[in-house]
Amino acid sequence: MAYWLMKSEPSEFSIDDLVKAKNQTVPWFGVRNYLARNFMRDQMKLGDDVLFYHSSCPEPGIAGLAKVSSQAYPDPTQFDKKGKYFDPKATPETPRWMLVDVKLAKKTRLLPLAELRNIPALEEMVILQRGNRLSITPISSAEWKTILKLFG
DNA sequence: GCCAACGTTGGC
DNA sequence: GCCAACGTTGGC
Repeated sequence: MAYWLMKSEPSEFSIDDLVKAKNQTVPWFGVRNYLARNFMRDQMKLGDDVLFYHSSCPEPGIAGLAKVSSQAYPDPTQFDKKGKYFDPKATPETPRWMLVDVKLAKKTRLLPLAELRNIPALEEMVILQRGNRLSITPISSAEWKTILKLFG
C-alpha cells in the first residue's frame, strides 16, 4: 500500500467537483510530466491512498482524501485534437500519457500549506521542498499518519 | 504581477 | 550530448 499527493487546480477541478462527480470518481487527465506519469503507470495500485491537494489558488492545501480506483490506462485527452491536452505525437497504438481513476474517500477541512510547513514531522514532504513543482508525489506512511491525525 | 525553480526544446 | 533559451508552475 502506497500513499500519494495529487495536485489539482480548484478552478479546473476541485474537491467539490469530485464530491459531485459520477461515482465520486475522476480520471486524472492532463498530466504531461513524465515522472508524474510514471508514478501513475508503474507504481500506483488499486486502493492506494491519495491526498487531494488544491494548488495555484488563494488557499493552497490538502482538501480531501481519495483512493486510486483503477489500473493505469491511456489518457483520452491526448487524442483530442481540439483539447488543450492534445499531443500530436501520441497515437492510440502508442499512447504517451497514462492515468488512473481517483475516487473520493472523504472531503476534509482545508489543511493549508502554511500549516503543513509548521509541522516538524512533515518537513521532508516533497511538496514542501524548495522549487518542487511535481504534480504527483509519494507520501511516506509516517507522513500519512501525521496528516490523518491533523484531521482528527 | 513577480520571480525562483524546473522541464523541455532545438541548434550545434 | 551539451547547453542556452524559452515556457510553465505555483507560492507569495
